[in-house]
Amino acid sequence: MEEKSKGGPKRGLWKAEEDMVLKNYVETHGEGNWATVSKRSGLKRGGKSCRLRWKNYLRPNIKRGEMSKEEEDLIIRMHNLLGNRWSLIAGRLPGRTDNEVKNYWNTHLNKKTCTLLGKRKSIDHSTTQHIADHHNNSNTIDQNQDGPIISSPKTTMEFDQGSMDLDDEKKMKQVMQEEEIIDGYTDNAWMERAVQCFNYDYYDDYQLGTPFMMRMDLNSSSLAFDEQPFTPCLDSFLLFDSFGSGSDVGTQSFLP
DNA sequence: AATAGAGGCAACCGCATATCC
DNA sequence: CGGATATGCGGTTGCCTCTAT
Repeated sequence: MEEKSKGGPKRGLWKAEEDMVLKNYVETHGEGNWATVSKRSGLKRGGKSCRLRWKNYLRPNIKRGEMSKEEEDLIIRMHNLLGNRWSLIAGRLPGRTDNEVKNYWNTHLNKKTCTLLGKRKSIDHSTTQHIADHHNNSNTIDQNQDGPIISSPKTTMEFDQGSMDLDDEKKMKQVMQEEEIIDGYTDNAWMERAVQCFNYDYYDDYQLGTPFMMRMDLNSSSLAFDEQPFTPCLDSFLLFDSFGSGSDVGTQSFLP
């Protein structure tokens, strides 16, 4: 990176002194107002550059060094679900930045997953679309003694009563009623709609070639998930229940 | 030892979105 | 409400380092 600073802001790699100035400045004045940071701190950098440097390298709790196996695994799964939504993926990895995740993907994982996938490089929604087309039904929601059941053209899903409270149930009902018809049934929209009420995340698994759900522990900085595959129903379907303690708490069953 | 090529990664760019006035 | 400005995000670039020849 050359430093073509003639008149404009300085560019290129950051020096230790610049880092120190920026760090001191932000610690004193707080984040934000990046456009004025250069003037007020004496740095000859643009606001964007300052923001990026702080965000990716200087702010507290940045984790450097090699990705753990768990982190790598999560990146792969999240990428399969979200695509190149690096900031979202990084949000699940404490101390990691979107830039780092992106670079790691591009340099390490992209090749790896391509190798694993062989021909199947992207999510194949054709199967679910086919099923949706075939059934062409709307979603329904019902209640039995064990808990509510959400029925879709693809699946019937039972939620154990113990796994959610009344608020969750209300919320789910409301959402599902509002979304009586999901647009075109593409991209597993129904499933995403359902799981969002329960703090589940929904993934396509690049290795199995199947979607699955994962319970995310939002309060934990760890990568807490516990994959216990249920019997797949429909060739493209597989759900994981992943309650950290007591994986038998939630039950899902599936009907074609 | 010198050089070329590949890989890794920090930083930049442009666009989208959010916020302010 | 609309324009201006700030911030966030993902794609891309290009420098640096490592490795093979």
